[in-house]
Amino acid sequence: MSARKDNPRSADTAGLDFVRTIVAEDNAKGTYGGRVATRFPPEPNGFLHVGHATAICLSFGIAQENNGTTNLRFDDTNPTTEDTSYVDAIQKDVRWLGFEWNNGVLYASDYFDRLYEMAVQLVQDGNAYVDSCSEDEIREMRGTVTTPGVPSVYRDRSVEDNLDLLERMKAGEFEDGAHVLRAKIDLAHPNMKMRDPLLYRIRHAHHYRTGDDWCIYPMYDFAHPLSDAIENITHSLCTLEFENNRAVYDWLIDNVDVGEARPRQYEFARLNLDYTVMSKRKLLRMVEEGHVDGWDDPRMPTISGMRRRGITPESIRLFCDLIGIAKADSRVDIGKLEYVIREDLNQKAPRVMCVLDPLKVVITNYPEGESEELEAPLYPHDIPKEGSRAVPFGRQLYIERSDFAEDPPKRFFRLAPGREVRLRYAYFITCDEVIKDDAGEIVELRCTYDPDTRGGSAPDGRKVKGTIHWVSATDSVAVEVRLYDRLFKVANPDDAAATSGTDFTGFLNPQSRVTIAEARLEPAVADAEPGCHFQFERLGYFFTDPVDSTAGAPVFNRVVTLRDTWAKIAPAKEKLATGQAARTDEPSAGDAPAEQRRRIKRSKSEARDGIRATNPELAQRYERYRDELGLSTEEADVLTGDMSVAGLFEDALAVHDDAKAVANWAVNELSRHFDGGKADGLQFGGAELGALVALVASATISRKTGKDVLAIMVSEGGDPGAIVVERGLEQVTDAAAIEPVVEQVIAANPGKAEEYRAGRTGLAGFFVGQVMRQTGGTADPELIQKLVREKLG
RNA sequence: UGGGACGUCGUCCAAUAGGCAGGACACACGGCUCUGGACCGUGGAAUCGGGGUUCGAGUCCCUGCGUCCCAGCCA
Repeated sequence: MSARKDNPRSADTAGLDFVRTIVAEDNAKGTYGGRVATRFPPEPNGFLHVGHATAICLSFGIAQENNGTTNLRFDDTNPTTEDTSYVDAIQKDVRWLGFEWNNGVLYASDYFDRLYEMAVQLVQDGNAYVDSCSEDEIREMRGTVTTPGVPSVYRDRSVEDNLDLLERMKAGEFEDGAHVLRAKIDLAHPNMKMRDPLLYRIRHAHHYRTGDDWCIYPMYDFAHPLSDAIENITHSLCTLEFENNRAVYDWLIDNVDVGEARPRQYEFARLNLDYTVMSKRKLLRMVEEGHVDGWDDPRMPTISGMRRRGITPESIRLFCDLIGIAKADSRVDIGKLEYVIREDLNQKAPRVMCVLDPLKVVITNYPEGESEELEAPLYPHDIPKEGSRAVPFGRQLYIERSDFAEDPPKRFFRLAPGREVRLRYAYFITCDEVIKDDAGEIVELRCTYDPDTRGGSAPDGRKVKGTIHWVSATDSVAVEVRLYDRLFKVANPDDAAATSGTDFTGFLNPQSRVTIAEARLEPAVADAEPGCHFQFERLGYFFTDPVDSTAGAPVFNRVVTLRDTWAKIAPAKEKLATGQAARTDEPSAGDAPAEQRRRIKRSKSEARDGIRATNPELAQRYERYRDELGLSTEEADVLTGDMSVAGLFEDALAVHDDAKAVANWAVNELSRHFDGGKADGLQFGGAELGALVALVASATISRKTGKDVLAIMVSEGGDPGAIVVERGLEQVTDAAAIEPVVEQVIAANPGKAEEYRAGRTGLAGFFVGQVMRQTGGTADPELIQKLVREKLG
């Protein structure tokens, strides 16, 4: 009925991201016969980071959802930076994230022979040539973004010469840089990537896999699309900065014999995360300059760093789902990462108690030399897991220094002189006396406990506002705890560096790691294995460091703090105690002398102005349309940018002599379908457009139907009158026919009707839309609106 | 600047080919609680600006502004 059915978007794509939408449409259309083959193509010259995780989740995820395949292909075309250790690390990271690739591990370097043959073919077809200019000359002659490049004197070498030279390049007859192989495309192309891109360069270097077999290596622009084709990839997903490279990608697929393969490249926005940096180059510097301990430093946004910190693969995948995928540059709030980590670990991590900054407490009414064991559950009531451990209690305890205040601020529920609090899973205690040293520093609290509150509740029903964690002074063990915090003290280190003209390393957070040498841990988990998660109650989630923990001496990494609503209320000062840096405000970028650069980019209108300046016929029509036909300057402008458009317009006028109406349709509805500003690619002519406008003008069809009919004309051609008759699209203007539909829609949506009557008149659009839908767009919307108002008014 | 892309709550992502601007995080308030956790409830909060087309525009047309990418023999 409507054009919808003929629409390529026949798949249900609601809510899908744009890549999944494309894949669903391809499946619906049968572009690849329902096959989905993606690939993840890291270069083995560094470690994977969270940004890669989003790419991995996307490419592997889409394949999984569509019963497709994903290849892991190392893009190892640059022998000077790549190394086998990275190959191993990357595989480990991908697997750890929970993905398994198809077809074994693949390498671009495995295709070197075939790629070379393809290069030979390009040369034979006259599509590539050997350029013997120096690197500087090539750069010089490439031009700039505003000026075209110029061909090198070698551009027109004969096929024979090129073949000979290429062969000798391969044979190792030349020094590095003596020659390069370039695609022969267009030195004046507005897209810099298309100015005869380099295909091969000479590099007498040892490749970690092919050894010294080759001394010429393919460039990314050449190797990537053709590797995709060799593997018969369908959807090749990469980040936005490769948008310009897509032209080269498509050019190669078109100009090299790749059989049936028709891989297509799609680009999505790369991830930026607050308080960290994400470029491999910068991460490498962090490692090499010793700002962190290595690629797997728990502060690094690398997969290995996150793994060592204790972030689970489930959280990372959840994170990727949470932030989604789109084409807009974005910067994700670090809070989202913290959220997914808590979400996951809340369910998994057993609870134990650890005191990071111990303050001694003596229970004066507890018998000297005695102790007892209390049973404490490992999980809270709302986590469906069983288990408990024994916690020793005695006369001497430690509590968190920040859980005591001599002079408590408002809403401080913890311990203070004369106040009673609950020791988690144990007894109520009351603080009687504060002991200080000569310097006035609090060194000990003397408290009394209420023996009747064993287990944490009072038989007399009295309540305490605060519960604090604690450990036995005599039975707890000293452990090393590392408190990790954001790596940088500003949200956007790159931006801060740029606006201040300094290096990004100047914004490192000196508190990103605070090591506590002797925290006090309850004995039950004193010999925790490496690689285990715990929640230290009231503090956060911790993970036994898999590298530095030794048997019987675990080292704990703080993965993330607990959400802390008290921290928001409390004065920001004492946060150092928990290593949580106060959120530093960013240096305002507004002070920078913002360069007011005038933009002289030509608008479409200006382009058409230029065309009319050299085409008197169009210029004359512009005047005539505006002055004699009474069109607005905007309409006259759009219609006179090309003869095919002006011709179409006038042909339409010959059928339906209402310039204003025809212009309206041509400009607002049809112009978007003009190909390159020309109307001659259309499957119909001006006469059909005129006929369509006439149908609408005579109220034979509604304007909405008119648009549907136009859509059909655009996709299949045809005569509007015939389309209307064929599909029964005549407009219904009879109130008696529409009224029952209106009533039915109102009856079907009593709640909405109520809201409308209550004043939410914006719902009129909803009711009109519903009726339009029910009538297949044939009802007169103005009439519907009138009826809706009457019925609900 | 030539070309390519992108602008929706503070943040990230939606809105079925024009028809109720929605979700999550964050935030605020309240409830519950032996973790100031978790959980539950409530609330504020956005279509970059200006014109136009339409009964109706985030979505279509014109225009202005802003941001990102490209001038490696890196990927």
